[in-house]
Amino acid sequence: MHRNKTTLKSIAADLGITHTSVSNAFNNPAKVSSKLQKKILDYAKSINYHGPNPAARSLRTGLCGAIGIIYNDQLSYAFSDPHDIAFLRGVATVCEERGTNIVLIPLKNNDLNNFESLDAMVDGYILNAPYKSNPTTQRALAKGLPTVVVDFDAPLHISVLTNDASVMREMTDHIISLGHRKIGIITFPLTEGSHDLFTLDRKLETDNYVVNQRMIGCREAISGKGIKLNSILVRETINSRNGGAEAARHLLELQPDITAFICFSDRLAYGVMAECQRLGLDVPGRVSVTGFDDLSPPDMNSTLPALTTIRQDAYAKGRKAAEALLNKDEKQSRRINIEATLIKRDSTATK
Amino acid sequence: MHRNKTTLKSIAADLGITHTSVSNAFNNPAKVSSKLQKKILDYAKSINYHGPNPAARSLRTGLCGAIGIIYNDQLSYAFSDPHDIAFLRGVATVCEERGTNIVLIPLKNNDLNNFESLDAMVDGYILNAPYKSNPTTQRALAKGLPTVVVDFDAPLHISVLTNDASVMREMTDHIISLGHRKIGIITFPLTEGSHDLFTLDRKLETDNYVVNQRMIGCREAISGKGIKLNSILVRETINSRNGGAEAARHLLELQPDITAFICFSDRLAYGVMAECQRLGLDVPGRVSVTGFDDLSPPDMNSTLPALTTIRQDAYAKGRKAAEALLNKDEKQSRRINIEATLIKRDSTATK
DNA sequence: AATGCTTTGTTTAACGTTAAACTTACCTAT
DNA sequence: ATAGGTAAGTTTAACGTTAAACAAAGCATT
Repeated sequence: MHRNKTTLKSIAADLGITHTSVSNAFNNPAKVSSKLQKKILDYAKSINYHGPNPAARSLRTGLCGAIGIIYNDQLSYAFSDPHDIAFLRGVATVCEERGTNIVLIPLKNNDLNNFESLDAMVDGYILNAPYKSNPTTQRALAKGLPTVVVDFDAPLHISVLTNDASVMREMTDHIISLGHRKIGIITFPLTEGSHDLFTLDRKLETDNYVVNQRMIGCREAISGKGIKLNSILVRETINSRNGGAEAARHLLELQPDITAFICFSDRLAYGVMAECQRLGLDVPGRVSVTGFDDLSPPDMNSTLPALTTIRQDAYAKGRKAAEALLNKDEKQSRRINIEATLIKRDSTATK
Repeated sequence: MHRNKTTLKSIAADLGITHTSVSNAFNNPAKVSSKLQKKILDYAKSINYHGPNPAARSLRTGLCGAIGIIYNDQLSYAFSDPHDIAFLRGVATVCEERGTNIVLIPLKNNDLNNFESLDAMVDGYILNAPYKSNPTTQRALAKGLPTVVVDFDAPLHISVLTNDASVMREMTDHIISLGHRKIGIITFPLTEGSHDLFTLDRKLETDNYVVNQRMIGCREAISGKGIKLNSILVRETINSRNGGAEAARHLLELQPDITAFICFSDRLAYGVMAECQRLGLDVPGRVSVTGFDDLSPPDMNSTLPALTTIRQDAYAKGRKAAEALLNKDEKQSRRINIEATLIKRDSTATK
């Protein structure tokens, strides 16, 4: 007994051997006779030693067996979003297979000198954080650790993406083919915190890849069909049911003859449908509504029609992201595509 | 430039000062003139230094600004359980307020020498792991770090508990007051992996506190009502819809005149109701069913009756657990109670 | 003008581990 | 019998940081 703290060194001293052998007993059994290893491990267990100190090991090896997940939103918000949860489940499944820990890194507000943040002990990051110019996002990218980005265009990194543009074109084609001409688009913010109103012809400057791609899809479908881009209103709002409801109300005030709402998330769409219901506008009789994500309805007793939407496999996204991050070999930047598909249900109908 | 790696030391060398001052510029501004601090931070930023290495800091200070969450189940399973997710949201909310990272620690299978596991860098644990004798649980407790246990009786630690016994007594009273005498109880395993059949008089040896308490509640309510404890069948099964369905089928084979199922989770209850429906037994006309947790129905188009169940506030549990762990002052072991309440709905009726 | 306090910065040591280079002993093959 | 190889263990140094003790200078108080 030399100190009150048990370490490799103290064990070695107790046993009259060198601490390296103790280390090897844990990490490098081949370098120690099995007899000695047993002796060491038995003794370690008997004095309630729990294995080499992770911080010290990490300092020495530069590795720590954990990956960090970064969101733009509050963590508590992520855990109310079925999409984010499914994503996390995908990540967790892979990490479980490999014995990797997952570090959830909350956004820190007390970022006094721009340095406090983001000091997690991780070997790499998964950025599920769609706003490119977000400071935390930027800082994570700047760190230079292996990083996989999701729904985010970062040419120098591995990115997991969905065919947002093409599937949104398909969705818009579906709406147009049903005869709709007066269409309102409801999206979450193009840049963090923005909530503007504009028309589809506007040149977009957004740092949200997903919004950008979906907007492109809409535009491609609409242009050339005899519909003017500048007649299509686009409303930004926060990604929630209330946001959707409010946006729908606003758009209907401006253009009472709108017959279809294309929403960039199911949450928004459910808000829109609820608002239409409240206003006495039948869905899909009077107004068609579409979503994105394919989540379950928020309310178990919902009387809303089944939502026409786009399914994206968030679980698969999580899996792919984690696999890409943990597979040593694939260092190169590359794009991993997870196919999203249009699902026609009962919230859309002919005009 | 001394090495290719940027460290406090290399910055100090570049600036011709001592590395302690650089450290102080980040952690201890009072110990450095504001002029020098600015100089250091500016320089650090200019060469893309991201703050002191967390592993080294952690090694030196013994702290790391993160807490670990341990489940008995697979993580991926936790992320499909609304109860666990709400719990996690509660934990995350608190951690967000305090800037603490959350480490999700998967159960490791490759536990070769009983030492590999559980080497996360954390300052404390939240054990959301109800089986006391689970090896990972034991190991976490043995580590001696600050630990909060949930749904788990550990007199030496802070525990977050629900009034399982009393609320279950209330539920059973409710069932009996409706006239039911032939009752089947369906529970998840008393010990990890067990799946027995027994009667309510059996002396229980379980290492799952929650099951134990709920069983006590049932027994208290039943005894003295002229119902023999050894006439009440208890069936263990895995906590899933299928488990519930299978258990119900089994119990009905043994006792076709059962008129009420008391289930220890909503998952089980939904499975039971579905099975009854399949067997042509009306719920609640022919059979009453009760749950525990108050989750939404699994299926959006469910034709099942609204479940009589017990609501427990998993979010509050998470909050309380995290607060108790992070509040320095409250070192003492103590019990934190989160009240659960009986919610009568449509799945129970008079016999 | 001497005393003591504060501010600012420095030196030194230690946190617990693992990688690399080194020693010794033992075994095998010629 | 000797060289060469392997096995088992040891010594040394380093990972990047922070805490503590220390030194020097500046300032106010008497």
